[in-house]
Amino acid sequence: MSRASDRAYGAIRNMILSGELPAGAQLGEEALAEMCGVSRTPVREALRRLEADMLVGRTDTQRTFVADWSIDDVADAFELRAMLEGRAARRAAERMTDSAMARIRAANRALGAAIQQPVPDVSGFLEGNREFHAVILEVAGSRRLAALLGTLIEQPVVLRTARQYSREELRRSHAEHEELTAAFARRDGAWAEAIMTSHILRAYHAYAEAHRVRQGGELTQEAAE
Amino acid sequence: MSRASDRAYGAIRNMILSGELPAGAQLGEEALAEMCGVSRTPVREALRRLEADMLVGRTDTQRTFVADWSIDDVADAFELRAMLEGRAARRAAERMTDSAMARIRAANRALGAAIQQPVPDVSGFLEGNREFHAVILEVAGSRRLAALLGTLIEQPVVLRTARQYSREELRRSHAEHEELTAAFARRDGAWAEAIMTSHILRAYHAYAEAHRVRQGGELTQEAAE
DNA sequence: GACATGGATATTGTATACAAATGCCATCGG
DNA sequence: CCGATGGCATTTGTATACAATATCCATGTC
Repeated sequence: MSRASDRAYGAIRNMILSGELPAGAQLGEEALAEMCGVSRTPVREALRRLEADMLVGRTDTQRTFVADWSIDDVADAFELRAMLEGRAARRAAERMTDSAMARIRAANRALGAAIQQPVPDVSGFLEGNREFHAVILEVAGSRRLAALLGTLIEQPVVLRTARQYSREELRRSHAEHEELTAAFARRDGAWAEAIMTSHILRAYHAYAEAHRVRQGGELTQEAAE
Repeated sequence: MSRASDRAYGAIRNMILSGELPAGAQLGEEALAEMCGVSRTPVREALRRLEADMLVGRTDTQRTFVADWSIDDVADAFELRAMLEGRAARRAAERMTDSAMARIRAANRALGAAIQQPVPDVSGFLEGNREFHAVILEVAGSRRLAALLGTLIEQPVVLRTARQYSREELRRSHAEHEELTAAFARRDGAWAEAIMTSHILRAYHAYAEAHRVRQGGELTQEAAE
């Protein structure tokens, strides 16, 4: 993260994810350059990367703005993620190694400990969850699958989902990971795929439900906490 | 394609796809800039896009080179494409409109005419094939699915596959499109998905077979004709 | 008053100069 | 002869100036 373009990428990304830059906001290169303390050149590069991530969009005349996510876009992203992570789980089960099993078990143990604190340790949960899914993706051994999923896993909506989880939902997540672990231990690809697909889709519906109740319509970029 | 960065992107891409720039070749920004008749700035932008397409790679120290595709990479790309195009076909079947049906039928009619020439009109085939798949992707109505597939459809390997098709294989492709059309006409998503997945995987095996026989091992970047 | 037109203003695109880093090679010491 | 080291050449990263283009607002015309 020492190159200026990386700093710009991270800074702009955080401003989008935190809602500091609201959906639809115009992203002037010069303004961003000043905010990040770099020149326009690395900012342009950062914007191109964010465009590939679909976090920013472009008008027909090359003006950049923060992408806004309709309900349908969110559903779309989750459905694709369910399919791709399902595939990753299948491949991972077929190629599972003992050392990866150990890492998966450790990640879910950490995740389980985090949610059993008196006050659930959400960032501990997120870290364990991240590691769990990362190991699966690594074992799946498909560079392309990893690349495609990369653009789907840390979207604004996905990041906020876990923070809205109730303790019960966190436990449910942990239990599903346990079941996935069992499928991996048995090298059962079909089972692993089915659980993973269901795991992601359940997260989607938990998110959708929470937002339907809260604001029943357009999604906004309110803060996560 | 009038902006310099677009010209650079297209030019470099063509050089890679044609094999003029062989796999593993170093891509110096200055050299490319001279070839394309532009400055380094648009070249850098083009290289970043090609990197996202996975047509070029990067060393740990930011040096760019033409990506080389192992047998496994090719299999990986085809498998993902089979899954994603299958999903697109399912969604398209569920959302099919009459006007899209007409376009799909027209595209396959054109494709059929092209392969029945005394000498098969390969570029006519490719154009009909492209339109056929493009309409399906459009009807599927998932921006993300379209974006993900965009990075998979015009890889070097995929482009060359059709040129190696025998007339029999071209007919087979046409027939599979006919069957897909029937599935769309009946709005049968599961059927459409199954045919499409099979359609892509058959193309993969046709390609793999041809190359196993020819050189049985590493893939090279020989010319397409 | 609505709409077209023109030019001022803002924004993006490209080229270039310079800074930082990487890689290469020759030289030196063992 | 092998390996380490230092410096030169090459390559990439960043800043900035300028060019091209789009946006916006004011003005004028119907």
